[in-house]
Amino acid sequence: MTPDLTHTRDLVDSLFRLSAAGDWAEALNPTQRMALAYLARANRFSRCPSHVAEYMALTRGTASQTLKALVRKNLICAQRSPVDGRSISYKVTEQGALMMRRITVVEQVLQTMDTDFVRTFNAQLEIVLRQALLLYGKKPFGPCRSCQYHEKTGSGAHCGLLNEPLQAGEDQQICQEFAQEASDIKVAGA
Amino acid sequence: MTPDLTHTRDLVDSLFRLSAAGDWAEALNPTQRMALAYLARANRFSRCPSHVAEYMALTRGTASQTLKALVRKNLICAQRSPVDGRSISYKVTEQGALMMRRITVVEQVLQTMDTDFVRTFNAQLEIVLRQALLLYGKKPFGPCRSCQYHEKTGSGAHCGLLNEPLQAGEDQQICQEFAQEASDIKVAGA
DNA sequence: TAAAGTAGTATTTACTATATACTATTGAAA
DNA sequence: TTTCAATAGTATATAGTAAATACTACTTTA
Repeated sequence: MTPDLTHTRDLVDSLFRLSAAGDWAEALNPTQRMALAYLARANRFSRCPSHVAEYMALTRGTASQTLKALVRKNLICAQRSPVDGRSISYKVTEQGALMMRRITVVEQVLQTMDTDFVRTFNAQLEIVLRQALLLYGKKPFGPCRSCQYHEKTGSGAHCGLLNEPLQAGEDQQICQEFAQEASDIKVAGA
Repeated sequence: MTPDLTHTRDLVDSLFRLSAAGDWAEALNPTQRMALAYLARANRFSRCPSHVAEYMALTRGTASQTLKALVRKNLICAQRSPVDGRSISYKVTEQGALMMRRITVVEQVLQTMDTDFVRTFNAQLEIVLRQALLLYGKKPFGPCRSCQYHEKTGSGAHCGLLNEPLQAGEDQQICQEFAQEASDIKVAGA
């Protein structure tokens, strides 16, 4: 019997909706929460409205409005770029960081489950998402550490693309410039 | 290394958002699409606003508004219940059924993937969702066929809960009364 | 230095989403 | 059998997402 693809799609939707319904309990809605979570995990090269838009598959306009809502709630603050006069970068405030500590529905559910199960589930989601991004010509965002431009130096690390030294801990953050060599990508179903 | 639960949550979100972004291409938004998809797959006992609300983790008010939007677009039509004067049931029109034929992002991605992979992915999603519903005290919706009240008769099938004979094909539809005996439920990670 | 491109935003329109308050109907208990 | 609580659906107010469009300001490149 071939699996029912529509049913799988329904499951993804349901899981997200349940998660979204749980988010409303906080002072954030699901979109705001995800934008804030992204900013909290993105590195200093990846916190502009256009990066949020691309990560969340939104238009720049919508991302801009959502970020303004977060600013009004004092969860993030804007910083103009000293290099590029057009660019704005958002930084998570202490209040915002505090809000991100709260455990959400999906995390709560996964906590009750077997570690091996979660690991497998995670790997599967990653494969499906990567395939989806590929199919739709979207840019994958990933951790600095596993990027092809990440270079280990004597004292720390270095970004070979932006030609910038990396500060401690930055290698774990999400980078909008993330790139992987084709040979490093695991094939689905293998 | 224990898995990063937040990352798993991000993956679920990302997958949904990508899927949602694809939906906008149609004349529907993601919420409308999911409501329509539900109605297209629900049996005749399960097509009221309150069922849509419960399935989608919405308030009744929101579900009501979304259904009205679908009626305006001629994708569903309302039918008052002859039994209960308060109740309204929505039926998918031909135009609505036609729209549901269109393949969506997640389905398109899964089509490119290994059958075994999809089957496993599906099973894992089901386990996580069931656990989530359990944890939040929400009702699981499921196919009539695998419900504990489903009874095979000589000629066809029968619902032991509503005490109604089932028509051909109805056993594959989603029922809001769906219930499973505790012993039938697979335990996560087992 | 002019033209093309990029980054961000304001605005309009449509609609989701909650909360609250309401109507109509049903069911159960006094 | 009446009353009263519960249920089903909806209207409304408020906040904010989302796309589309059109715009400003700045940057790159030709």
